[in-house]
Amino acid sequence: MTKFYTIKEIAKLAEVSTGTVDRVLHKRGKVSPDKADRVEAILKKIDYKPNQLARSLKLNKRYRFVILLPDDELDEYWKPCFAGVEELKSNFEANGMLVDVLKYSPHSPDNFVEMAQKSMDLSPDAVLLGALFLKESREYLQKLEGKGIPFNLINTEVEGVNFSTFVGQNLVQSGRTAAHLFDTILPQVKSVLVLHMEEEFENAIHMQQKEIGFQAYFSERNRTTNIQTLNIKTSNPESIADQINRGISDKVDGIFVTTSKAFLLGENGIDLGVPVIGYDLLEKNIHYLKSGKIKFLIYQNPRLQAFQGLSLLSEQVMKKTQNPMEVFLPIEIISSENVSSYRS
Amino acid sequence: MTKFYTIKEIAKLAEVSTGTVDRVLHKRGKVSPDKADRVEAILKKIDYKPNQLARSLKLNKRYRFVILLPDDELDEYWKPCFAGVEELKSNFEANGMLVDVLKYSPHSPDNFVEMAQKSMDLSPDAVLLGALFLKESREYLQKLEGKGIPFNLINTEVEGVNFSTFVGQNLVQSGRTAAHLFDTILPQVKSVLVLHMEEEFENAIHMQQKEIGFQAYFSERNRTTNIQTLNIKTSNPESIADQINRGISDKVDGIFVTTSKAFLLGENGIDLGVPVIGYDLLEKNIHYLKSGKIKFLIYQNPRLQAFQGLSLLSEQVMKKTQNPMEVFLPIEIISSENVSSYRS
DNA sequence: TTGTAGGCGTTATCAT
DNA sequence: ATGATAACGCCTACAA
Repeated sequence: MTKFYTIKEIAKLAEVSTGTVDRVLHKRGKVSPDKADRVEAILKKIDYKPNQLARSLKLNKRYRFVILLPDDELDEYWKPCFAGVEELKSNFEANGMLVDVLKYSPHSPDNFVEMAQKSMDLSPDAVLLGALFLKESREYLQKLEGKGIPFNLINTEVEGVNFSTFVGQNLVQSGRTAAHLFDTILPQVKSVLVLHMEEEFENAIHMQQKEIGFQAYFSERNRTTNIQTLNIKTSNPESIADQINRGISDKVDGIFVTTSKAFLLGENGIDLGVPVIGYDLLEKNIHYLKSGKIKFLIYQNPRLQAFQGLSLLSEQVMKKTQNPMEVFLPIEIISSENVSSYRS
Repeated sequence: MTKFYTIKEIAKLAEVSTGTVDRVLHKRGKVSPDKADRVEAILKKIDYKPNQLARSLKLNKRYRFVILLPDDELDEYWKPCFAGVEELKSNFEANGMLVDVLKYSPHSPDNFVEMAQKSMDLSPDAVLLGALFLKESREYLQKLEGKGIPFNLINTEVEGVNFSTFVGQNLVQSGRTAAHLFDTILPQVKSVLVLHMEEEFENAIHMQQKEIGFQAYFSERNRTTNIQTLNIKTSNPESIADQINRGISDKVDGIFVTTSKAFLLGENGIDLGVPVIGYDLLEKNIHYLKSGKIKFLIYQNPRLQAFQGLSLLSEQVMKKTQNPMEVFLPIEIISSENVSSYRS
């Protein structure tokens, strides 16, 4: 039955005024040693904890958080992120914080720069960023850093910026996970095809890291597994089927698609009759997962990324503990049977 | 640049007093129609949201949440739950709420009753319960219900109580997921062994639901899969190996352990050379997962259960929205390669 | 029906 | 160096 002491009560106990107690609490000085001691003693004894409500009410500082993410209308992948943000938003606002959500076109660096500027205009206390364009993002983040505005990155790390916190997946490890899945579902893994399928290869680093993990899994086991790698540019006028047929030299036992574009195989009628493992719970991917064309999807849980990213950010801002770190989220394995338990 | 209006400002805008605004806000009546309209109009226009800080400060109600869970020292499974609670606790306390964590022995209904009583003595505003003993839990919950104290159940549902919210897994679906995994990793599934291994069978309903899903998966596909079921009481003096050998009549292609006790197979040197699928990230399970004796574990994410359960509970209490519901968490598939990404 | 004033616990200014 | 006091925004008892 914890009793909550107030400053007034402490003042009475110590036979001083509330002002003096306050000065002791905040180490503002200007208080005689004997009174200071009296107050300190009481504080220690009762383990005083200030009433945060009254505190924030008085200070009346409204922290403003700006969320800057790619438009989910233009890239479905980001939709759950906004869900995660919304989930926290009302809670934040109930505690007197402001949350502004900004979207930029995933196809236009210019638009990103524009929205980044807009975010600066809001003079935020903290920023949550889902970066796509590395150069432009870096410039933006350095500007934030210059102003001492803390930020968190989700989904994609940006090299060359300090004091950032990252929330996302360990991509190398997710590549290993895919490799192990093939190793488990196939009687023998003689030859696998790694498919990097993307509109543009700006974000190639993602795919590379996944491939590194994938390769490492087999090489650590001294397997003679033949791993063919193929870059498919989906914006290429040559049909995807042609690109693949031209590209593969060998019969393959499985296909590892390192992007969220695994559904393109099914959509283009490409069926080598071997298991496919891909990424992300896009509608179309889920469709082919259920029909069996895709065996497993690895889920990067964008919703959780946003949720965690924002939670962490608020902690950093409130406690002024600028402790940069990396938070790696679970690598979630999705099959046709557990997919329903993952709400987007 | 959202502007935050105060009651005072609204009063000025509507040319009434703050008292009148308050009466409109809380629908206390005793306000003339024309003034009411003026105020309502403004409220709607500016989308007024009361400052929760000031509100709770004035009301000075400290909501007390009691968490009642099995002792994690005695059952490792619950450890992550406490982690989930701790994660939220400081946040809650910063907002003027109280969180009391109570533990009971998972082996003693009497101790549960005792701790349940203790929880009542704290006169909580809401309770988060991880139930084990159904009869005793039901009695406790009915007592809470009688007092109008809202509660949430995590992990285990308790039949016969109303207005509860449940956060946990869809066990039937998790059984289906296990079935599908076997179907994916085995060239053909002729015969599987379903192993219910537990100290006591008080919580048998868990295992049954998992088995139902498991069976359904195969029967829906008109498979002739032979599914043998075996109840192994680990507290039985007869060795587990003996119980199994005596129990199985057929060669099996896989073993589905419906409890968190899959590690007992490895620990007792039982290796039929077929894939094993079990539940929960206990240390020992992880050990055998990494060594390959266990192929997959299904994770019930106790940490998330507690976290979600407590979050929901606070929402219900704060908003007085008693909306009972079931929240089903993801059925997480864990392999030796993605296990490291799941922090306990 | 309407308005006023006091106070929740903390902070910070202003006299003393 | 110290203490009194006025806010922060909301609620409510009481006065008008």
